[in-house]
Amino acid sequence: MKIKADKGKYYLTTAIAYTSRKPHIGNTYEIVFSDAIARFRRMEGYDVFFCTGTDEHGQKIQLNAEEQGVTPKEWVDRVSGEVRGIWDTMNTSYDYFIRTTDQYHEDQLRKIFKKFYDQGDIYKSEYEGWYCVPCESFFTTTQLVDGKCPDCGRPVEMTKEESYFFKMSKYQDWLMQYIEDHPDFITPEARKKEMVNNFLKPGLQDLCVSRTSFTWGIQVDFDPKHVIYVWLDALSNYITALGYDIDDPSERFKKYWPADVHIIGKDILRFHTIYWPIFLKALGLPMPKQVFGHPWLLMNGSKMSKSVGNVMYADDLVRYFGVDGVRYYLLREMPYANDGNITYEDLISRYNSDLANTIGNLVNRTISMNKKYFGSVVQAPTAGDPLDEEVKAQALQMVQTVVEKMKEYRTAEALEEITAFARRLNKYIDETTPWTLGKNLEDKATAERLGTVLYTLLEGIRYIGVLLSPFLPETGAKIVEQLGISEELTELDSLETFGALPAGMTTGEASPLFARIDEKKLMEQVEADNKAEEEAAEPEEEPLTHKDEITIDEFDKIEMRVGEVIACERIKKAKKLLVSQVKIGPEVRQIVSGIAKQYDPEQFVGKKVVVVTNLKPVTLCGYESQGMILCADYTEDGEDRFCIVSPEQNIASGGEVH
RNA sequence: CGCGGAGUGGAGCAGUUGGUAGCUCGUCGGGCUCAUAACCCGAAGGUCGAAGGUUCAAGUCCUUCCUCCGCAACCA
Repeated sequence: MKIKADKGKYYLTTAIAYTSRKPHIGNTYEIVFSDAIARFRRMEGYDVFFCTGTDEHGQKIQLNAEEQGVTPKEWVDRVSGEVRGIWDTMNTSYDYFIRTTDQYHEDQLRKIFKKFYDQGDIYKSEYEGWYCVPCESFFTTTQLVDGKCPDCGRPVEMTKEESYFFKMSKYQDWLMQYIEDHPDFITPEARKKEMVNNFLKPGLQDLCVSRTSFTWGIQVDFDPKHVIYVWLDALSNYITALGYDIDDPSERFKKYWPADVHIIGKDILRFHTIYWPIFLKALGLPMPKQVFGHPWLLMNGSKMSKSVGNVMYADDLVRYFGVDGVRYYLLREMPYANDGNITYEDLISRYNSDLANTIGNLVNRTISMNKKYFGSVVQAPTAGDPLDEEVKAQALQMVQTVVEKMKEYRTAEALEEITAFARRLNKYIDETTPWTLGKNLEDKATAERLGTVLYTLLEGIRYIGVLLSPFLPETGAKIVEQLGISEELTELDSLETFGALPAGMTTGEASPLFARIDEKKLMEQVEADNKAEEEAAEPEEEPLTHKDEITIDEFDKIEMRVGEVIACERIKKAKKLLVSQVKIGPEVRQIVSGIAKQYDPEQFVGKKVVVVTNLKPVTLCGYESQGMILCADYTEDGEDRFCIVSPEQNIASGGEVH
């Protein structure tokens, strides 16, 4: 049946979703995008294995669970279920859904960790473990600069925690070479440069791959105080999902590994293109063929976040636009490399113009005409009209182009190709004016011509239906149903020749594929729903997190005084830093502050500020900072902002604050 | 001077190796009636971020500058 079958295996994965909260539409983009690719590859005849899942360990999850008064396991069961629910709502065809709390995964991880340890890639660092608290990073003595953190220049502590480290540096040269030898390994190109220039060239630091500060993770069996670092845990899902086992890998693993593509967000490219290849190398496994870092979906130009209140969820959108409406938007509107922007306006506009007007209406009017003029019986076409030949050629060209575009995961351009062809068919209808032909059906030649026109349209629609189905499975199925065609006519192979649609068959009932959306009405609906939701959520203001309690004596150790900024300038090398001269009574101190984003040096001069005056001086970007200016954080228009803290009255500098 | 990307008609985007600036949406005018107030045709609208330069010819190459964005750094 499938001439093009036997193309070999194709393993693709999404990143596994972190179960700290319900995924929004931006997170959902990835699974829909991957699904379109998976379905397309299957249609092309690949033996596809499509894997997704949830990442369920880590401190954040432990904390979330504690706040909600449930066990971590209860928490992740709930969120993982939600994730899977959304994936299913979006009609995604994953073959396997892995959870990092799966017993199999955990068992394998312990074996992997042990193997790394045994072969010397992981070492335990007990004595030379310098920890920089703010950077949350460990360093060896040789890495320190003047005994301070090489990253920030601050003092480091000799940590009492012992930790396991992975010798990243050992594989650095190999990885550089590998990336150079495999130019397609990291896509898009711009992302590759970021990785190489920012991480590889400066040199890799050994990575701390265990934690003792929390317990919700995979325990290291030979050292139970330790829990395996979440990224080592999470990344390994790509092999454990296939049944990887160091001693005895499954048949499935042998068949599908290495992955053909890991589809991930650009924000986690670093883990997938640096750490993951190195872990694999250490395991002696082949590299994934490609890591594709997709851009982000922004909402009204900024990153979606709950506190900003610009979050869209897939299930809400599906209520308004249907599954395929949402899928279409995601696949059609996201640019290839830049971030995309999602708005209701665009969503409605795309839906109405492309889906309802162009494609939906085309199918509807064609099926209707075939019923009206020929009682739904498909007529045998006659050859020879150049107009028909043109349409035919364009149909065949479309198939080629769509296949080409999908090789590079360019779903937007593939879909554009399909809608362009639908527009061509709409034009064809105007060019051939079937309603005029229909008035003169007693004439044999006219009837034949009309039969041919409708045949060309129906066959063209079949092309659209088949090609559309990986992107919009429901719509593809509806088109197939309305055409009334058999299974084999839905195969990609059946698009090799224009004219596979058998004459004499009967088309189905016409029914609108997409109901047009009234923008005004929908927006009112959205607003009403949002309001209702806000009201319901109102009492649930995010609880504050508090630091550990301290005594008055401890607080008293901090000396704070009122100061006046008498001079201030930017630090060229740093984007956020201002260096100020602050008069505190008789003293003048130099203080560096990360406030350049919101305060200009000129306007900062003259301000009364509160300064922590007994903080140990440090050097930032070459400037010594002899204190800290107090600031208060807040959020406005979705932006995180802050302002300096000032005394309520314009008092002289030097006064102590307590 | 850390690395990289982007600035094209109202909006969103294409523009390979330099040779008359295109597409979708929107707007305006017209046509048609099979169809979901849909569909088809036409028009208006851009000195292609700015300034120089190379060239017979530059959105497309070079230089400088401006603005946005991502990564890194950084917030005492």
